[in-house]
Amino acid sequence: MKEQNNNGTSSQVPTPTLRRLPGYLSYFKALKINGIKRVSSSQVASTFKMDATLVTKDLSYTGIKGRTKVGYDVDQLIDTIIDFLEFDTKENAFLFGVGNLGRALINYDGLRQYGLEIIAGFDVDPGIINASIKNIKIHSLDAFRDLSRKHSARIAIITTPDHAAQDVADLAVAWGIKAIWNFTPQSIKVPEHVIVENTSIYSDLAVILNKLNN
Amino acid sequence: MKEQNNNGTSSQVPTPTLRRLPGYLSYFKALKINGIKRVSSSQVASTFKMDATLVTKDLSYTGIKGRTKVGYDVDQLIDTIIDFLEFDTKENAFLFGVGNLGRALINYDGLRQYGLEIIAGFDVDPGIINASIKNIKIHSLDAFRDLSRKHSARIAIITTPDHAAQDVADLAVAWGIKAIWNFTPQSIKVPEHVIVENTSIYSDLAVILNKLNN
DNA sequence: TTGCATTAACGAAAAATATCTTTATTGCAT
DNA sequence: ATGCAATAAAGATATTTTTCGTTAATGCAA
Repeated sequence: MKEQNNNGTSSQVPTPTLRRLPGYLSYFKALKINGIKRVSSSQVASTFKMDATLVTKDLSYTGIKGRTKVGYDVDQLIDTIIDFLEFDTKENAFLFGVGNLGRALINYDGLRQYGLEIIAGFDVDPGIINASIKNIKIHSLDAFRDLSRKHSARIAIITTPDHAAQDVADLAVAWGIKAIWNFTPQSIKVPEHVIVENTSIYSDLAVILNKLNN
Repeated sequence: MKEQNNNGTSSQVPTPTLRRLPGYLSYFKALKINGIKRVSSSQVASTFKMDATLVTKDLSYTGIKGRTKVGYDVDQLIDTIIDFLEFDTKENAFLFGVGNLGRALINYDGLRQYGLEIIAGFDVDPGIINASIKNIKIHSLDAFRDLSRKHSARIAIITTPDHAAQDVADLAVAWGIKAIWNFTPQSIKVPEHVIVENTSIYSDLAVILNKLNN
C-alpha cells in the first residue's frame, strides 16, 4: 500500500486520487491533440466540476510541478501520469469467461494501450475453445494449468457467469495469480495476499438512479 | 440529492453506501439461492472484508431493521434493497455507439434485470444500422430526433469512440435526456441540470496496478 | 522597473466517511 | 427462570478526504 515517491520517501496515494488520475490523463491527451501546450488547475477543475486545489493536490502526488501563473505542461502531465500509474509497463492477464463482456474486453484496445495485455482466454464452451479473438487464443479451463506455467500473468480477469466466479478465482489463486479483476457482482473470497478489485456497473447504475429520482 | 426515507423525512445517502449496496444485494441473492434465510452484519462484513458496523449503517439507510441475536432476514433484505435502489422500476435508455462494449451492454441481461431497459441503439456505421440485437433495433444517429419523440428515455448510455462522446452528449441533452452514463474516458460537458455518471475501467485498472506494485 | 493579476503550493479547517465504544435486546443453554 | 453470548443500534471518536485561506512566485502590462 506504500507508494515510492520522487523523494524516495514512502507515502500513500489516496484511492480517490488514483481513481481520478485516468480521467485527467484522458483530458490532457485530448488537449494535446488539439495542440494545447499548457493547462491550469482551474481549467481542469471546471472541466471536471471540482475544486481547483483538489486537482493540484492530486497532481502533486505524481510528483509533477506546475508553474505559477503558467499552469502545467501538458506533455509532461501525460508522461508523468502514465509513468505514475504504470500504464507504460506491460502487465499480462488471463481472462476467464469469454461471453459478451469478456469478448468486449479482448476486443478493446484501450486496455492494451494502458499496459494490460490479455494473453489468453479461458472458457468452458466447446464452441469457443480453440478459437481466437484478436489473435488471443481461447482455451479450455483445463488447459489453464499448463498455460500458466508457460506464460506468466499476474492478473486474472473474471467475466464468467456469476456462479462460476468463485471456482475460477480459486483456480487462479492456486496457480499463483496475484490480482483478480472481478467483473461479476459476486463477492469473491481469496487469501489475504491476493488483491481483488471489483468492477460493478450496478454501483454506477445505483448512483444514477438515485440522482435521477431525487 | 435528497432521499425520502421511511420516516418521510429527507436525508442524503452517502455515495459510498449507494455503491456498496448492489454488492450486498448480489450476496444476499446468492444466500437465498442456497436456502439461507438469515444473515448477520458480521457475516456480511467478513465476506466483504469490512467493518460490521459499517454494514449495519449502510443497511439502516434502506430502512431495514435487523433483529438482535438473529440478524437480518434475507428475503426482506433483497426486497428492501431492490426497492431502495429502484432496481424494480423500469427506466428506459438509449444507447449510443454499438461497438464491442455497446453490443455487450445490449446483450447483457443484467441491466434489464436491474431495471434498465435499453430501448434503442444508435450508430453511424451503415453496416449495423437497421440491424437488431436482442430485438433492440439499431438506428442511424439522424433517426434519434424522431425516435426520442416516439419513445421516451431519460438515460443515454454513451459507448461511442472517445472523440464522438461530446457530440452525442450534446445531441442527447438537446432532446431532453436527463442523465448520461458515459463509458468513454472522455470528460463530458453538460448543462447544470443533466446528470453525468462516468464508468471508467481505467480507474479500476489504476487501483489494481497501484496495489500490485506496492 | 513596478505593480497587478494569476496561479501553484502549502498548511489549516471543515466535511465526509469509517471505526470504535457502549447499550440494549433476545435467543439459547443451563 | 437465569445468565451468557451474540447481535443490532446509536452515539462518540478517529481517520480520510475535500475545501478554504494564505503565501509566494512570476508573467505581463503600463
